[in-house]
Formats: sequence, C-alpha cells, structure tokens
Amino acid sequence: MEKLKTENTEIEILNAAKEIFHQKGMDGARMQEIADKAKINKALLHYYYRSKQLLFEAVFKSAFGLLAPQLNNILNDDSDLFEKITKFTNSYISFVIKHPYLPNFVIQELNKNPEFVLKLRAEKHFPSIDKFKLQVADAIKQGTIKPIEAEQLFINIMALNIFPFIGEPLLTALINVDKKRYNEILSNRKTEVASFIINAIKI
Amino acid sequence: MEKLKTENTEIEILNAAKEIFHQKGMDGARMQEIADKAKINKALLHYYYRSKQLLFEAVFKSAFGLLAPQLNNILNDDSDLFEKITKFTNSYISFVIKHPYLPNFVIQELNKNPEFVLKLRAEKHFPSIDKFKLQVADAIKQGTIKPIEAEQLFINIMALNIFPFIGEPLLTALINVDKKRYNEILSNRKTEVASFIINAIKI
DNA sequence: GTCTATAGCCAGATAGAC
DNA sequence: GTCTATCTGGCTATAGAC
Repeated sequence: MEKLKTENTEIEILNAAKEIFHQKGMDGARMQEIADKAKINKALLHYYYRSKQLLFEAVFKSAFGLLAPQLNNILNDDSDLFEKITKFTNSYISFVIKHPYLPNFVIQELNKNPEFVLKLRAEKHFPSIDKFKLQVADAIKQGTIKPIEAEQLFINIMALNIFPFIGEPLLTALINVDKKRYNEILSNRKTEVASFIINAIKI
Repeated sequence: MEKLKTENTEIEILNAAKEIFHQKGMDGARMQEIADKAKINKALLHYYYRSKQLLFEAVFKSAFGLLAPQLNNILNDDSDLFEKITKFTNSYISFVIKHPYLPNFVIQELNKNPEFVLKLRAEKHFPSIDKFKLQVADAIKQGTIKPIEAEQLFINIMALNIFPFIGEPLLTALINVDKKRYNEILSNRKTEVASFIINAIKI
C-alpha cells in the first residue's frame, strides 16, 4: 500500500513536470509550479528526483521515448515508400495533436544542449535511416521516383510534418487566421502533406 | 563626441544582447553575460535599457525587423509564382546561414508569449499573404499548378526553408552526419527545395 | 513519505561616487 | 556616462519535525 502511494506520487510528479517543462523549457520552469500542479510540497520533488536537473532529464528521456517510435515507423517498417510516407504523415500529425508541446520541447532543449545528441545516439532504440536510404535508392533505380538524396527527402518529410506545430504562433499571424481555423488547416494536412510529397518525387 | 560615445555603447549593448538572447532565449540569458560580452558594467545595461524585459524587447523587435523583409520578398514582389519560390528559397537560406539563431529565437519566444503576435500584427510592415493568395488562385485557374490552398502551400514553403535550421541537432543525429556534412546538405537545399516544391505543384 | 521552515545562492535592479 | 557596492527578491535545495 505504501508502495502504491509512492508510485502514484512519483508518477504525479513526473506528469506535472512534463506539463511544465514541455511548455516552459528547463530555464523557464519553476519547481514550485511543478509542485503546485502535482498538488504536493516542493520538498517532495527533491525527495523523489534529487534535483531540478535530474527531474528534467527524466522528462526529456520520456519525451524522446515517445517520439522515437513515431520516427521508427517511417524508417523501419516494410511497406512501400509512398504508403510509408502516407502512413507516417497521417499518424505523426495525429500524435502531435495529442502532444502539442512535445516536439518543440525536444528540439529546443537539443538546441541548447547539443551534447545531448551524443547521449541519445548511444540509446538502444535510436532511429536509423539506413533502411529508408535503401528504399529511396531502390525506388530511384526502378524509376518510381525522381532522383533525390534520401537525406533531403527525409528532412523534407520531417519539416512538413513538424514545423506547422512549432511555428504555429508565427504562421497564424502570417496567414491571418484564428486558432480554430488553423486547427482545421492542420487537420487537413493529414492527407495534404503526403500527396504534396508524393507529387514532388513521383515520375 | 559624447553623443558618439553614447551611441556606441548603446549599440554595443544591443549587439551583445542579441547574441546572448538569440542563443539562450529570455529565460536562459543573464544580464551579467551580456555586460561581459559588451565589455561594460552590468549597471550600464539598466542605464540604457532600464530592465531585462525592455532590453529583450529591443532585441526581439530588431530580430523581427530583419525577418519581415525576407517574408515580404515572397509575398509582395511581382515575379511569377515559380520564380518567386525559387528566389525566396535561395535568398532565405543564405539569410539564415548568416543569422543562424534568429528564426528559432523568434519562433521560440512567440511560443512562450503568444500575445506578442497581436503586437506584431499591429506593425506597419507586417507581412500579408493576400497577394500570394491571388497569385496561387490565378495559377490554378490558368492550369499552371494543381489545386492547392494558398495557406497550405505557404506553410510548406516556410517549413521546408526554416525547419532544417531549427531542427539541426535532431536532424544531424537522425541522419547520422557531422556538422560539416550537414552544412553541405543545407547549402544544396538552396536549389533542391525550390525544385521539390515546384515539382509538387506543377501540372 | 510528507510537511514546514529556512539556508544559501544568484540574478535583476538601484544608490551613489567619480 | 561609467563604475563599485549593495539591496532585494526569488529560486533551488536541505534540515528536521511528524
């Protein structure tokens, strides 16, 4: 029973920390705010996670752990290239609608701590684009798609899927729409983006 | 002569503040670090800019002031749609290579302070996509490009140009290249991105 | 395990001499 | 205008009671 209580508290803290860190980043987050959100005392944060830095790292690892499988979808499943792009785009956008702050959080903290990248790459399930590269080379050889570097195509796919969320405030201002209309636009992208990419590369 | 000295100091401070704020953001920046970089005393920062907040706002306005003309290029010049996309892509990527932290800084701070957007839109030279919309509608009517919402196309252009810089640490890790090779890839994008977009939409 | 109280530090801001 | 010294508040972290 104590065990259960402990686990609950620890998880409550982690969930509260996720919300705050995802929105405010390491520098902007306050331990007091996390404690308030978890409805416990500030001292308990240190009891369970020792320091802000360690709590942050727990949140970051968890975030990357959610993101990595999404990437592995496109990189390592067996479906054909066009189908893969379609599936990835659709599922990725649904994913980010559920976790709106997550990709920006990961990218932002990586920009501030580029050495994190080294740690990440050491992880077991760190995504690799080797298989995707082969598929692209194959499709080019078979004349299904125009010649393109796999890296460029990969960057394009990531950009078209992730940026609309990261750039939301800027983009809503520039295209002059309210939040409701912008969400419709995002939702349309579930199919729009895939056909845009496929049109760009197919012969 | 005093006037000159004053202007120099004020500008020195602003330049130092830009470097620090662009890299670390509002929350991560330290007034002491800015003072060190400007080679003056911390008290002088307050003498010239009163508070960290006001110094930050000066930096932010300046950053947006550099970015806006870049956007207006694509939105409001008179060249034909394909040419416009080509010119914008090429010039935007050159611009960001010169100011690598700038777009990320603007986007990041807008995400933390969405109310900034309202202030920005009130500015005189705030970019509008009205003309771009008309051009897209025209091109569709004339059968030059496939049907696409102008907003979606605009988002795609922005995404493909901006994201590779914002996502650099993540992308280098995923495609497993070093910084030198990644810069080559970015440089290739000056032409790659435009043809990718044009292929996606042309009939 | 959970709380209150507080230590200790650091950052932004100001006072006041020059 | 520029500096040194200092105030003040807020934040992370810990001590210690329950």
